[in-house]
Amino acid sequence: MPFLCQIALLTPPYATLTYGVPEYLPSGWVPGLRVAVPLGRGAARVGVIVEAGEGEAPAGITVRPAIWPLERAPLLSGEYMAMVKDLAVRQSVTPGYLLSSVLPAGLRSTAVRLRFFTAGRPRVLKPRDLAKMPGKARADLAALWLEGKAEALGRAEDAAEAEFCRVAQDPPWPLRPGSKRQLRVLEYIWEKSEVSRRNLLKDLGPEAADPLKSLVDRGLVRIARQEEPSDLEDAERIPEDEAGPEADPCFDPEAGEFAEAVRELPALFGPPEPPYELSAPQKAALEDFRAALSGGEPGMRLLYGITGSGKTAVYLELARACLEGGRSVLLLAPEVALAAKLKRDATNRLPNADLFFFHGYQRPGQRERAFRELAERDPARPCLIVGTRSALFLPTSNLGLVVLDEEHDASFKQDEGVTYHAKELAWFRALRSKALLVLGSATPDIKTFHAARDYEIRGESRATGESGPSLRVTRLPDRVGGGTLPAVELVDIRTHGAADGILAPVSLAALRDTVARGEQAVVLLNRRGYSLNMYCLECGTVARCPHCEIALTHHKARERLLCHYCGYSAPFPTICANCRSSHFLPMGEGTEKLEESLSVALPPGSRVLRLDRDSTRRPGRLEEILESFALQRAQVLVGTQMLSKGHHFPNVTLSVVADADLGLSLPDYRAAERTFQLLVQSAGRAGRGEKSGRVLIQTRNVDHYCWRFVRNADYDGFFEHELAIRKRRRYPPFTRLALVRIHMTADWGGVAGQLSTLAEAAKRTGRAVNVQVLGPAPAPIPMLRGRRRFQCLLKSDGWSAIRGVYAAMVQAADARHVSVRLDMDPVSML
DNA sequence: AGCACGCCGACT
DNA sequence: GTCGGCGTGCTC
Repeated sequence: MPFLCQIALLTPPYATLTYGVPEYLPSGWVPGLRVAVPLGRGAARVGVIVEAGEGEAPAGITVRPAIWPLERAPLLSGEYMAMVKDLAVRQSVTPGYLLSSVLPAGLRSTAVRLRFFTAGRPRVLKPRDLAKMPGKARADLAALWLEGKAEALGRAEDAAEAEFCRVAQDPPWPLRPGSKRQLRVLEYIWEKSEVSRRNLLKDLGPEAADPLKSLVDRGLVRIARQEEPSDLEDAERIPEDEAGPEADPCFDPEAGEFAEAVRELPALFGPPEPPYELSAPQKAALEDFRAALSGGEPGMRLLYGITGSGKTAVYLELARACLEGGRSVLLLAPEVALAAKLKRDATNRLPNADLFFFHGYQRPGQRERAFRELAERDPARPCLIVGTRSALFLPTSNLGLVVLDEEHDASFKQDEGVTYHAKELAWFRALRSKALLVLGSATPDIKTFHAARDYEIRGESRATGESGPSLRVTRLPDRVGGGTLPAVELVDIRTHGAADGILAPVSLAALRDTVARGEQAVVLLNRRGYSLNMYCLECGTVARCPHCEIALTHHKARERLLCHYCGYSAPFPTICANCRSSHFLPMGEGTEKLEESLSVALPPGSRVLRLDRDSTRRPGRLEEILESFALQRAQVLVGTQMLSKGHHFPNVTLSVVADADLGLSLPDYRAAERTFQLLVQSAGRAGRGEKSGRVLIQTRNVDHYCWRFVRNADYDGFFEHELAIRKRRRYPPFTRLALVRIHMTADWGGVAGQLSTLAEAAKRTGRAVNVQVLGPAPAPIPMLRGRRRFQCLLKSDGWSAIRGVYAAMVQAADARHVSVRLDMDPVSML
């Protein structure tokens, strides 16, 4: 029998195909090796070996030999490949598709070269040329490769690809009204936050080169080299050239103040000065986890500690124990800003650890370097990896501990492309390397807590395995430093009209009082921008996104209307698409407007800062705003939910939630859970110092059960109540729930027919395998980026039945016009 | 993704 | 008559 390899292609068609080992190279290839393979008549593709050994070719297929390996030793370990295969089956995707969305771009690029060190100057060859060479010449090159006189080169980078553009100051930008092209370039970069010059030129065309150049000359755009650390890499460092007021005229008019702020930073963001002492509950938790760590069996723990109870200190001391035991640690936060904070804490407490920082917003070169370094690293040298969910796919060997901080956070779910939940993946990895998984939260996910409580109730007799992991809860009941929980009050805004502004008189009065007392307040409003809808005064039409049919939000500083879903933007003032009138009535308030109106409503001399995606787009801006507020240079901080997480401001005594109902009205069975979590987190912002705090919740839904529990920060009570509802309505954790997302090209004629075909297929298979099928129905966002969106809800006792129904739908779909995707346990139903 | 095959409009 | 438009389908 011949020696054959199953190779997963990392580019379309993402299939796993059978290849032989070329006769000029020794066989015995192993899984995890990247190779260049021929496909059709075209250029060579890159694939990863998933299976290798003696075998027969699939019937009717003439097996072609692969062309060349791209590494001397497999990049990915057997353990890693086992994880990929397993996960691919669970997510109903091919291993190639999974890998393509998980590997850094450079490792899946088709543009690879092989360099051979011959007698003269080195020869650089494309895989395709190698494949076409006469056998003799190839055999000679193979000999060179085997002697180590050859190497595979990644995609050659040119200057444009290694240069990254960022906007250097917030809008409005000082451009002449005629500078259309410059504005276009600025808007483009602003929307993307950071983009390589190559991609910019690709998307905007070569004619964007000149405007870009003048923007750079005028200092509005800054270009950094790929290898320079990005600001998130090194979040605490503030470049000197940004300290001057001219770099940022709208931020701080007084020169010199900034330098002072920089000097004060360590005290604000550093850890408590060592020697620090853990509290008794912290010590107890640590001891319990340490025992589990050295038990040599995979395990899972839930660290359930109220805000401010010192969970991070426990993670870091546990990480220390794990590293000292010779095993690596993965420390994950739901989003980059929190991960950066975790990284700072880790650097301070564990200064000697080999630390890797990894997240999805890094430049491709940096991601690739970290990936490669970890893949080639000696397993005997443990390291500490801090990052976001994508770090779970790093090829770390010898993992001893995985920590998910704020485990309830929705950002741990990836819901585009390959959908996965970091928690499940983390457990997967822990299981395979017999590691300990620690989940931490002040408001655990209902599902997590249910699993944990289930375990407590049934006792420890049950073994881990098929029926799911066992999970034990450890509680941290007290706030470190003894701050008291704030008083929570509801503000009824049912009688409050749209014209009155977003804050009720009670809330405004409370804000004024707080500021007058010299204390600080935060205001949470989960809508960014200035005005949410622009109504045409002539015909009443709302300005909408042409690709999504979503109402456009007015962003005043940018003088634009923006689609918050796809990023489409249009200049404002504009003319009505319906009646050509140019008079619009703004309706609804976002953070930008609230910031503006508060600056007027508060006592003179008070300052308001804003924290949302728009105000933090520039590098280092998030830190600047937080520092400025921590230094009490502003009295009120207005922001979206970004602001509810993890920050510590001792002087904040008032927290106002401007529209608490917003989350409750979402078409999602988890709406109440989300709202509860968000509000408890926000309440945690007030009264963390010595002064007592107050929380005002503005709502039109005064009787909602959620508030009763928020008021007393009663997680356990909320949990029982919510669980009863879930049980009655048959929602998770009492059933498995999946969402099939169906997207079709908007102008296609077969939409209706296709929908009934899909519905028929789903219902027929659903009946056979006992899966309840709801829909398909239009998605809550029925149109996005020019595609019609429908969805189908599947409920069942088991995932495999759900996969079966999904497979039937994929079969029935007309692949040319329709994409069908499976999202198991969706976090966002939009 | 590439790349070829295939079947209809404006050119030598 | 041919060149070439890009719709459709396949790649071990």
